[in-house]
Amino acid sequence: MPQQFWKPGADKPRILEDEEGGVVFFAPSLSSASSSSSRFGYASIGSQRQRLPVYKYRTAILYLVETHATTIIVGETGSGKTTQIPQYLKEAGWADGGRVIACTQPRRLAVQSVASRVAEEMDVKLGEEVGYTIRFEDVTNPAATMIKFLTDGVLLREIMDDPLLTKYSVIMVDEAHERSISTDILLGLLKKIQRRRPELRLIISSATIEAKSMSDFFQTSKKHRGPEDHEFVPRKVPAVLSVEGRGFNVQIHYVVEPVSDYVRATVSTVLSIHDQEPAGDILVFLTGQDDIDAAIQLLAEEAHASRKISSGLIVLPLYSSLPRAEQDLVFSPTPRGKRKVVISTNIAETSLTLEGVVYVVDSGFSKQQFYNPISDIENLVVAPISKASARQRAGRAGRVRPGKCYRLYTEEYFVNEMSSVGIPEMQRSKLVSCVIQLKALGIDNILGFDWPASPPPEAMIRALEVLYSLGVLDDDAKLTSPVGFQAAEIPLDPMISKMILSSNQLGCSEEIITIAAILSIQSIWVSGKGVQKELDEAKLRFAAAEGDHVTFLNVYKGFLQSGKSSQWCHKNYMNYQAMKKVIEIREQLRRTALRLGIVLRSCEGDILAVRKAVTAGFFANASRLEAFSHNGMYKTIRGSQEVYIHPSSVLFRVNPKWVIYHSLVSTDRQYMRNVMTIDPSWLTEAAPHFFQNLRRPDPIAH
DNA sequence: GAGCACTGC
Repeated sequence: MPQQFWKPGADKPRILEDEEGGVVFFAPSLSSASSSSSRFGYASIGSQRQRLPVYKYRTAILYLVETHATTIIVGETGSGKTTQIPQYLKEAGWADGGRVIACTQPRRLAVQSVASRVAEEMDVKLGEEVGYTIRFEDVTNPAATMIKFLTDGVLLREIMDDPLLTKYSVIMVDEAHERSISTDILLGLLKKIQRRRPELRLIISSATIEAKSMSDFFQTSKKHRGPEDHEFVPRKVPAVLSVEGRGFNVQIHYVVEPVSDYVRATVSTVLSIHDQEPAGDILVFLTGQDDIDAAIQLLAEEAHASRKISSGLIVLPLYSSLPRAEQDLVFSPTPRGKRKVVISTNIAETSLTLEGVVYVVDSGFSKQQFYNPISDIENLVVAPISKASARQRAGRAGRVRPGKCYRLYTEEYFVNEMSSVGIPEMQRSKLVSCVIQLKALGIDNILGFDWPASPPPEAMIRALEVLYSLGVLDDDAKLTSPVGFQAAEIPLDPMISKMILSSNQLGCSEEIITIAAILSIQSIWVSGKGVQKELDEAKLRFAAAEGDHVTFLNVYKGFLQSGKSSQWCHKNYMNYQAMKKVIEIREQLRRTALRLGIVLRSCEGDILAVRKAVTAGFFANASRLEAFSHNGMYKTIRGSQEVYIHPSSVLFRVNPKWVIYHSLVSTDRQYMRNVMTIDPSWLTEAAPHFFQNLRRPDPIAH
């Protein structure tokens, strides 16, 4: 039976139906919220909790959650919704009887910090009543945990073991407006689960007002509206509640004329803020390392010419591949009389929060990934941001006091041309991992799945083809046994999973999980700008004639022999943080492999076995050097695309006749990253059907 | 002889 926290007759909240009839709005009543608080256990803790904007909606939220299957909460940052709503639910009894309240986040750091904050507010030990689960860490106690924070990816994995998520009474999906692939899959699955579990309550929390489309998605068909008035059946029409934030006012400034060079415009805006505005740090949003370095260079030139600038400005770059020590500089307090200027990528939009920022300069652009399912190529391109991103960026100026945001685009452009929300990641990505996950969850009709945003059918079909060629799906597009089910268990790209599974028979699983771990992070080397020659020399110390994959094995061996030393990494131009991540992922893969019955075995230097295992996963990425090519041009076997070995590969300029690659990066040319030599006979050995079906006659003649 | 927005399992 649902909780009875609200007594009819006492402070009944007011409900406003909107014109379209579907959406319910709430007008908060301050007196009802404060008078009811003493009924619950934790009210004494805090005036601090009661000062949060979300507090006056406490009664309203609990009422809506009780009476509606889905409640959509639109709240700006600082409203307190993430930390408070799970506590309200617990206080109202939603965690009674061994049930659990879940709250998902897109990022691990957010999960950890929100969980420890809530544990502190409730005065309990983290990992008991309040716990969290992220990829490498499970800080929960199944016998005691009532409120559990987790990444949406982890909750997706939990659905594999418990398809109806039976232990949860309420699931709150936070930051749903970000529309990451895992959030979207999760929303689609939760809608299905809800049909089987009418008592399950969902809270979808989003920062943007695009609640209508989310509401439409969760609205089940109208013909079921009959029993809604019944006391204990939740309404199927989602409720929508809007909670204001607690940020300070941010004044928006637009340029009068469109700018042609946003790096130069950035620099002159920073200089005029420094010249005319009172103290306060500046946060600049540019697109990537190149832009950021260029802007810093220009500012350094200006500083050279002006004493005021050189003595007053501290200019710092910020992007994810920046070494940790340099990243940490942006968090150091600004000395008196100085002004900090942080020039950042999108990392400062959501992932990192800088205190003390009063001015934001927004270029209006960011780098975004796009996927073309026809050519099967992923592209990273500079693209205009959405209004939602622009608002998020501006909000970064109003955390400590009223601020200003300088947009390097016109108001006319913002109002009339900028799209309101970005394209969901689902619609601009490869879907191979997504499709295998849905298959593992028993979703047979992938093309008919009810998504919050449908991906292009071509991308789905492409993913199905890849999975079929890997032997993960059979002719009926069902997971094969055991390979398909095992591959779905491994939390990596299915091509890597297949490589790991094949290493079992080939007796080289120890080596292959090392390669898998290294391939699944961005790069193990330090960023090469300025130290290119030294980096190339360092690479040569580990280089293997067979290519990058075998080189990785040499690197990993060296790292272990050094005792996992950070100095050793530094000396060899290797990224220590990246190597620590490799160790972590490798350990997870080792445990997963053992669970799947893979025997962990080293091939003791039999590199042939390693290369065959890599080929078993990546045969579809084979390419051949064009005869008479003098510039290293290759053609892919599958699509006859013109490709080149990336200059970062140890095989650059070596140009062996047959190679397979891990991925393509596309700039002015298509470059193959992480390349390994093969014998073409291994291709037909690994995937006979795949190569027979190619249209090109006799593609792999010697 | 070139480039890596950001997450996540």
